[in-house]
Parts: sequence; C-alpha cells; structure tokens
Amino acid sequence: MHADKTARPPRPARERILTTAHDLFYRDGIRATGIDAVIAAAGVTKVTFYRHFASKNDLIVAYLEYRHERWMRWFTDALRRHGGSVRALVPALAEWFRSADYRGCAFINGVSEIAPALPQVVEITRRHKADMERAIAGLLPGGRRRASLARALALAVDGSIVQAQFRPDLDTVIGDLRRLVAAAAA
Amino acid sequence: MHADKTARPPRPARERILTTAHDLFYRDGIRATGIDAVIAAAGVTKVTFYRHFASKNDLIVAYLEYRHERWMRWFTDALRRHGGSVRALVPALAEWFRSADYRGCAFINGVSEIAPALPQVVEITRRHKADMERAIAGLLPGGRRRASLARALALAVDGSIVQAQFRPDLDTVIGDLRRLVAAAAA
DNA sequence: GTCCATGTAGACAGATCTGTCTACCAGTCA
DNA sequence: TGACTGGTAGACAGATCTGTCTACATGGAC
Repeated sequence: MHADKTARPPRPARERILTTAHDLFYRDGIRATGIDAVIAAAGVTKVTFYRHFASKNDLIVAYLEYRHERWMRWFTDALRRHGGSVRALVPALAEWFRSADYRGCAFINGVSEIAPALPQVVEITRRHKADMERAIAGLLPGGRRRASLARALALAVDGSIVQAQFRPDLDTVIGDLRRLVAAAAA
Repeated sequence: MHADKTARPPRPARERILTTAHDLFYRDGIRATGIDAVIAAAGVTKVTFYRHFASKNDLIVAYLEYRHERWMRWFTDALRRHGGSVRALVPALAEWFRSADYRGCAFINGVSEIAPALPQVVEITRRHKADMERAIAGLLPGGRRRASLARALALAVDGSIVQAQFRPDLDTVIGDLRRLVAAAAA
C-alpha cells in the first residue's frame, strides 16, 4: 500500500489548530482570542476542534507546551550561533526583542492573563523558566557560583523581556541588560 | 451655567467604583472582571456607573492612573522607611512581594492583558516605569553614572517583580535581586 | 422654587463566548 | 463488509458581556 506519502496530506487538523492558536494567543492574548477565531483561522470545524481538545483550557495548556518546545529550540540555537559563552546571551535576546512580532514572554503574559482562573499556567511557567535558567547555566563555567549566577542572570533576562515589551528604546534596554550581565558575571 | 464637574469635591460613588475596580482588576485581571461585577461590588447601579465612566476602557485607564498614584505613594514611603539609600530598595520590594494579595505589577499585567486592544496602556506603563526609575535614581548619589545605574536597577527590579509572581521561593528571588543590585552598584 | 447633578431599580438589546448536537462523507484496515 | 478514524457544515443552548433605556427620588444652588 501507500507507496508514496509525500504527495499527500494537508497538515493534520490538530497541528493546524495548535500553530494557529499559538499565533493568535501570542499576538492578541489568550482571553482576547475566542475559540471561534482559532477555528476559523485554522480552517477546521467546531466538531473537529473539540475532537482534539476537550476545552479551551486544554488548548491553552497545549499552546504553552508547544510554545515552550519552540522557544527553547530557538533559544539554545541562538545561544550556539552567538558563540555559546555567556557573551552570547545579550545578542541572542536582542535578536528576539527586535523581531517584528515580539510581544514579550508567552508565559509571563499567560500568568498575567489567566493564572487566577487557570493556576496550572503558573506551574508550566515555573518549568519553562527553570529550563531557560538551565540553558543560561550552560553558558557558564562550572563551579560553586554557577547556579546562583545563572539565577541572577535569569532575573535580569526576565526584566529585559518585560521592558522590551513596552519601552520604545530597545537599544537602551539591551545596553542596560548588557551592563547588568557584565556586572553580575564579574 | 458652566457645569464644571471637576471643581466639585470628589463624589463617594465615583470613588467607590474606582477602588472596587482596583481591587478586582488587580486580583482577577482586567479582562476577567466584568463591569457588572464592579457595579455589584461597588454597590451602585449601572446608570450611576455610566454617568461617571463613559466605557469600561475609561475605567481601565482611571484604574491605572489611580494605581499609579497609590503605588508610588507606597513605594516612596517604603524607601524612606528603609533608610532612603540604595540599600532600601531590596527590603522595600521584599515587603511588597510578601504581601498577601501580591499579584505582580498592575502595569506589566495590563500590558500583557490588553495592550493589543487598548494601546493607551503602554503609554501609561511607560510613564509609570519612568516614575519608578526616578524614585530609584533618588536613592543614588549624583554623578554621571546615576541615570544609567538607575535604569539598570529598574531592569533588575522589573525582573524580580515578575519572578515574584510565579516563583514559590521568594527568598531566592529577593537574594538574587540583592546580588544584582550590589553588583551593579559596585 | 425650579433646575440639575446625583442617585436608585431593573429591563433590555445586541454581541460574543464556550460547548453540544445532528447529519453526512471518505479513506483505512481487520 | 463493516467498523473505525477523522473530517465537513452549521444550528443551537446557555451564559455572560457591554452599553442603553425608562421611570423615579433627593438635595443643594441659583
């Protein structure tokens, strides 16, 4: 059978729903995006949607898990591209901040938006930030101070992520982050 | 003639609406809080509400302006209580982070929640953060590096505000902030 | 004493949101 | 062949949201 699968499938419905939800949730916000908008943009029907996700809350969780995979892949790759040492951190982030569709951290935004109604988001965010911190720790030489330095850097990174979301002067934000990283790592 | 509303003393109803909206918006989120909930909790009627605020968006803006006044008053007071030098910064913030109803920065949350739909929130947030930065600058000795140091400290502060919203180990966050402040100020 | 700002109570319109339901179709595989 | 999987189209229920409306009460200012 099926000697040739390459000519076939439009991306499966579930995947289309998930990537569409990602784009809309990230851009417009989770609460601002109705299920109907996701369904229409993904080009599926309501029945199809509810066959794959039990509820909007389920989709939100799947969105954050998908976002985590995707962002971590980008982040580790960007750090590698910029040299893989602690000096890679700021240029990698600068790349992100300057991207056209930058809208901050999906997890921080998620906590702001729906943590009171969907506490699971806090747990997912903790795991995400722990992974981000681990990636930062991977840039540092081993030693006793490694873990605590990674935490301090992660804190500065979170500050810059947030500021990059509302400050118009990205260069200033990036410069301030660079200064903090240099001071902490010294 | 001259129906000048602003010349009159503040009316109880408007004030009640505003403080109620503050509590609900901050605790549950702006989008999650319906106008009806504010009206019921404030103990006014719909007509009364709409006589004071043209729309929910109007109330949101008023909420953020009120929050700004209130938070800045608390912040400058806390800094003074803790000595008024740069060493006051971390203990003042720690006080806030440990308060029972802590839910992060109302402005950062607001940007996450509704900036795409109500861009005015970004402008209000910029002004708020500029004032916060000025208060931090007020802790520092004058000199060439004062402004840029205040910016770096504000960035670290924003990072700690955000982390305090989802990390369970507040002591760690506060310790990391202390370390960053010490490193930057050195 | 009249005007008017401020307040009350609650119905209502119109939109939008999540989630369910019926009814049908095509390909896969045991 | 017949069951299963995954898809389509769209009506519908029930809740909730913002904002408008009518109708009436009260107290101070001019």
